[in-house]
Amino acid sequence: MRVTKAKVAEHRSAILASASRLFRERGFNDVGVAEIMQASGLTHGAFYGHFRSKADLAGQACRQACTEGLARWRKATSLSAIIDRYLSPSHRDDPATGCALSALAAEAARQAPELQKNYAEGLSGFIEAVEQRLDESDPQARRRQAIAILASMIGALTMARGVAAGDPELSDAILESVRAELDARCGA
Amino acid sequence: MRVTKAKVAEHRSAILASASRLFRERGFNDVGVAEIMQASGLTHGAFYGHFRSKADLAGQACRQACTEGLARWRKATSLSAIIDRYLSPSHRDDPATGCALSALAAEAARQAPELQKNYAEGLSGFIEAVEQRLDESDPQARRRQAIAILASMIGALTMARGVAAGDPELSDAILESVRAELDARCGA
DNA sequence: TGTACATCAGTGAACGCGCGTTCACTGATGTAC
DNA sequence: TGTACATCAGTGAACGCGCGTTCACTGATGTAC
Repeated sequence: MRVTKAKVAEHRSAILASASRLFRERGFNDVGVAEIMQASGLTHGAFYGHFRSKADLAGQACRQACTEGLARWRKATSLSAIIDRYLSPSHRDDPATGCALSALAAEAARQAPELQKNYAEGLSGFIEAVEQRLDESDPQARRRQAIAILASMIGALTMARGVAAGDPELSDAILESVRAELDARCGA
Repeated sequence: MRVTKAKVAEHRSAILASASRLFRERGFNDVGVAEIMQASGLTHGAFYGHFRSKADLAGQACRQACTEGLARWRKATSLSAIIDRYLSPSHRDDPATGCALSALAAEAARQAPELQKNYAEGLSGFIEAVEQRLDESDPQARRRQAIAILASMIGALTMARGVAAGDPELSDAILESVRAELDARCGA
């Protein structure tokens, strides 16, 4: 049954939002087209009216998740506020609405070129967002610092999530250690 | 056709080695039992004589990959030698024989409890290996530093691999930046 | 503004395919004499 | 040491299942008059 042009746009957004959430939560491989469509209130057959393929959707979902996350970073009051939230247990325990960079990194390396480009652009954006909050005046050193801070954050979150089920205490210790270490390094 | 007891043990090792390599290279989901068996010189039917299930194999392959990597770390001459190798382009480009912690982190969070326990134990081992090479005398501070260093390494490798195809220059810059930053922090 | 019809978003059955797993069978190994 | 037979590791066909994708159909929307 045909549907309003406005509804079509709504449906497309809903699919992108569901995909962005589900992919971050369980990865590209473990989430099917049918599940994404069901989560969007549609049936699987309608999918190919909105996207060329699952890989096409994955590419766009990656881009959207990065853009969304970046917008939240830009609204934050300080770098240490960003870091504290990033390395919190609640972020660790809720990948679905969290940072796409760490949730999708490993899989991104094996996806279609379009997604890889979007992932790289997303990462560049996050690096710039950190850079803009650093005091360092030398541009090269500032970029180096920004990359190093982001690496610590992503590494800590990745490790903390990896051991969350197998060793919860270690998982908490990882978040706290890196948070302490970064706070000391970045000041404020 | 029946086979020597020694051959049985050889086959089991071959399966574990192939699995450990293939899982690191492409993840648990994208590698099938049949492919692992073929890489081991056997047919898929023989698999269930060696392992209870694919999940069982994954758990043991994870443990083995961690143990192997840890052995190499223990043989290294210094922490900075470990770091330099970890953050080298060749390690980035060859996940199959590289660190299991970063290759499997994201997926480990969604695997069976047995694998998660093995992953957590592996990570603990790596933390201890770093700890033993630090000067810091206070045990709490030493552990915190070791975790922070490992987080930087894993985060950098994860990011570098994620953007390797989409932005090779950025990928190199990530490795170099974090290497420089860690060398400065750890000294020689 | 009201009517008649072409358009097309969504539905749900169906497709081919590859997956993890099972099983009857084969034939070399290991053992009992 | 040599023979006869039970054991069992490996083979390859077969299984049920869920996946991504296609397609004939439906019926509300949007448009031409």
